[in-house]
Amino acid sequence: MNIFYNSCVDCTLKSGAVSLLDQKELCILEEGCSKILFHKGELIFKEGSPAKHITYIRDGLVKLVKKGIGGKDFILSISKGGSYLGLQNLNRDTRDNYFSAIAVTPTEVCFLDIDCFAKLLDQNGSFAIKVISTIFNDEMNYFERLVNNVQQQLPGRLANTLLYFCKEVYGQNPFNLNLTMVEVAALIGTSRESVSRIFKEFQDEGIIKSEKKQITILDEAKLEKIRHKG
Amino acid sequence: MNIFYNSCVDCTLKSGAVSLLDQKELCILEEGCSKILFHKGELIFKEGSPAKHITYIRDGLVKLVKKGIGGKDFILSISKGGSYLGLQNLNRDTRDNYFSAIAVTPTEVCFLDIDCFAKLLDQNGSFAIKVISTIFNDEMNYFERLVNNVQQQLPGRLANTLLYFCKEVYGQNPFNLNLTMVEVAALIGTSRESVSRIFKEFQDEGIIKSEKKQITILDEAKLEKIRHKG
DNA sequence: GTATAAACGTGAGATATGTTACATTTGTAG
DNA sequence: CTACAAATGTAACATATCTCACGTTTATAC
Repeated sequence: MNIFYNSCVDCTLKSGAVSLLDQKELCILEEGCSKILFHKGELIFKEGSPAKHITYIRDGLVKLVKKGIGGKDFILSISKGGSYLGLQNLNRDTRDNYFSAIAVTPTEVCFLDIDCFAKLLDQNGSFAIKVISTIFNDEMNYFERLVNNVQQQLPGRLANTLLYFCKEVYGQNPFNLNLTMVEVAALIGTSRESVSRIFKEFQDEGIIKSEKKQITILDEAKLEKIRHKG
Repeated sequence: MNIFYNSCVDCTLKSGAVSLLDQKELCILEEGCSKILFHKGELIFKEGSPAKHITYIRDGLVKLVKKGIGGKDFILSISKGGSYLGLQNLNRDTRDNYFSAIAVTPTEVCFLDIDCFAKLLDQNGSFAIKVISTIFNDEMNYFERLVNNVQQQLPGRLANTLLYFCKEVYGQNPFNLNLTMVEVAALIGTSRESVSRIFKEFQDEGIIKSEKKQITILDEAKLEKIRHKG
């Protein structure tokens, strides 16, 4: 884990919201900002621990994990560069992390002091609106997943997930899933064995090709069809 | 459906966020505010239609419904007085309602013009922070539901739902569910028949009593136990 | 009150998924 | 390279839930 002391003013990877801030406001942000590098598998923050920061993912993939019944993990989402984590903690009543964040690939994040961040929201309404917008982009994903996980069967959920990773996360066709079968299972709420079975089905039917962790979607139309009820 | 022209300044049912506004700001709000009464079953706004308002529930119960695959309804949540609906639409990219809102009981709402609302967020950062807080209270409910719906079996999900209504929604023990079996099914993602069966089981085991729509939780401990994996 | 539709209860059979168990492959540290 | 741990593939069986089917009850409209 490497720590850099950096300057928000000169930062070249500003989020859409932060780019609305002026020089003086960036200095406020900078006061409570530290940039840190995490290796694959490292814990960025842990569910239940007190939250003092908003976490901005500069680059990399992060899984957000919440413990369910019997301590069984559920992956709320896979977040990529440009996302804010822990905005929930702006709510003064709940200052504990609601989920854990774990690096799935090497990941660079900024920890932004929560009080500095709140100060900026208070001062700059346009900034606040932009932040609210990004919150809702995420929220809609949760809605989708809620509905899909409940209404779809496993093949549909897996098809969904594969298309999501291909289109939204990586934006390229042969792509590296970066997740183990156990993680995929925790993502769509099933068992490792079932994921394995359906993966095999998809391969047998020539819908996908999968060697090592490299996945190629061969028949996107068919995958879309399964997703819409197959 | 009755329309009243009212004054936000004199309103006696202000939300926590709105009570942070001063006289002048309330006048801005009032400009784009109309109070409307809906009967049970009436549609407040419809999924997919253009959104021009933030909806504030003054009083009553509202179900938020989203169409899933095959047009099958899923109830995202049951919202009660004091909630804002459609804050998603503050995001300028998505100005269509993401779900339908339907009155479950007689309901009184205020429609707040979205541009007026945005103007207030822009002007008053404390207001913005308060609004963000309420957003996340909701969001955490969605997280819970996402995890529970995926990891729990039907008895657990139903137990959850009953306890939620008893504690969070009505805050009293013999309570009126106000939902049909079909609606409960859409809420926990199953079929009407399955809900019916589990209801019966709960009654046979003396956990709940149910006459007409009136429900009494007789053995809360047992219900809690089922919820935590029964 | 009567008619009609909506909501509900319940059984039998079909099926998707969970569970258990074990063999095999892959990754990793030394 | 070796040894050990982690991840994976796969089969057989158990089970929760869905689906279909039909009869009954309850609400609603006229």
